[in-house]
Amino acid sequence: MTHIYKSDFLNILNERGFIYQGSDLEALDTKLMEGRQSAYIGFDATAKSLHIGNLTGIMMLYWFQQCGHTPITLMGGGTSKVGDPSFKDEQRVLLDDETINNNITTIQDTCFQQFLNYGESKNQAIMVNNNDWLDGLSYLAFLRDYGRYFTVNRMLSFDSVKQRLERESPLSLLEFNYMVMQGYDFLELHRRHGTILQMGGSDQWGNIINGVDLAHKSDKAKVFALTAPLLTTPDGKKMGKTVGGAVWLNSKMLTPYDYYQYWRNVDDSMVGTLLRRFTALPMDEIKKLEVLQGSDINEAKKILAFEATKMCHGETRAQEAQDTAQKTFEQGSVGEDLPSITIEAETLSQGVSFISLLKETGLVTSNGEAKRLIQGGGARVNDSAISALDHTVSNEDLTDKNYIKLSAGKKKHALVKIK
RNA sequence: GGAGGGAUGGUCGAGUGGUUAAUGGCAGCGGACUGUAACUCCGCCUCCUUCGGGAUACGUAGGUUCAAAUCCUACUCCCUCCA
Repeated sequence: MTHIYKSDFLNILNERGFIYQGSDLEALDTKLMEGRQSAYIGFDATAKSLHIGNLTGIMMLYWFQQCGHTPITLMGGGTSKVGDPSFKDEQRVLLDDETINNNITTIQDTCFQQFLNYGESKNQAIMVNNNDWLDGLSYLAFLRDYGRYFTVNRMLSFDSVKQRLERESPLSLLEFNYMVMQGYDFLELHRRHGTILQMGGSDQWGNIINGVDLAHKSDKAKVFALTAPLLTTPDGKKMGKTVGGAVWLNSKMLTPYDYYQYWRNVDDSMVGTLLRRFTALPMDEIKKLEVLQGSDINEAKKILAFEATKMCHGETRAQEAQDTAQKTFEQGSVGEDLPSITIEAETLSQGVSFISLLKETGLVTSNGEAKRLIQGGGARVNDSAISALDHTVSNEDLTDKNYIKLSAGKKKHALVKIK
């Protein structure tokens, strides 16, 4: 490990590429050496699951806990009622309390638990919901006590706001208050848990700094900000999009196999960065992997996919995903982990329309799409291309293992099994 | 409150009475190439269909017309300027 810092935490973050910007890193470094500290990151509560866009933050908390400190996951139950205006063109749809609370529970169970220990350790992770303190705030008292510490001049100078103004995209007062709320969160956590650090993506810098300033002005407290570089693909796109949309961490929304495949298919140039960021592999191993060139990079990608899936879904599921991928893509056989449907033997013996099977397996979503797929030459039964729109699948297509393999393109496969 | 401008398919953005299911870019999907990568090239890109067609679609609701995304009226939302 390179030792630029005194604390393990900052050293790990540094060599793994998590440090973009920090407020007074030296003082933070010193503080971390004084004993157990707590740090937090805020998460959105507007969906049922987090996605890999949130993974950077989760990993930062992961390492924080690994270094013996206390990570706090703050769910934006209150701020979800407002909506983060940062870099958004349009106002978000507002959600009701019930939906938000549901989301929070689901997210904790299916996303955070994998990475953080909320159990009985000394530095167990803490889950908080900022609705607990934001909801009861009195407008007048809040303005008087904390509003005085925020100048509009300064708030207008933040990039997130500036962009919105320059584009002449309306920014409501409600949204404008987001950064005030987020700043107040930090103060509140400092008071409740002695939290000294807020982390986040580099786009959160302004919001975080507001909290740092507020804690200082209001409580004379010294707290810190630390942001990580945002991940983008080489052509500048945001990471995390896949066939069906976002790459969710919840296995009910995206199977471990698909999760594995996402990592398996990342751009070559990202492999090193992703290994550092999203696996817990030792650095010397990563350094060996990231120098691989050409098709050897595939080996690194497999390890990346396996390790990343292991972090999120556990070793067993990761192994299953890897086996399936290997069988499907390398051995030309079939892995059990592929999505599958079952149909009655009798139905199959009478013959089933290929198009309707494609729809049932979820490989396509409409008849039209199925037809286009067939006409484009991308539809296959047991790996042989089908060109007839009215093709029928029957018993004769059953392989010796009693299933039929359907494919849409080279990467999407599904199995039809007999009930 | 007044004056003007705008709302088009996932997105950006053309189109101002008639082969317009709507040019083009981006995103997405399929194919070729490859390494389950990138680049490049080609095709596709509303839904249903007994493959003859049919049904929806250009903010919402009406109207004019043989015919409207395109004209008229009302409404909704947004932007700019004035008060």
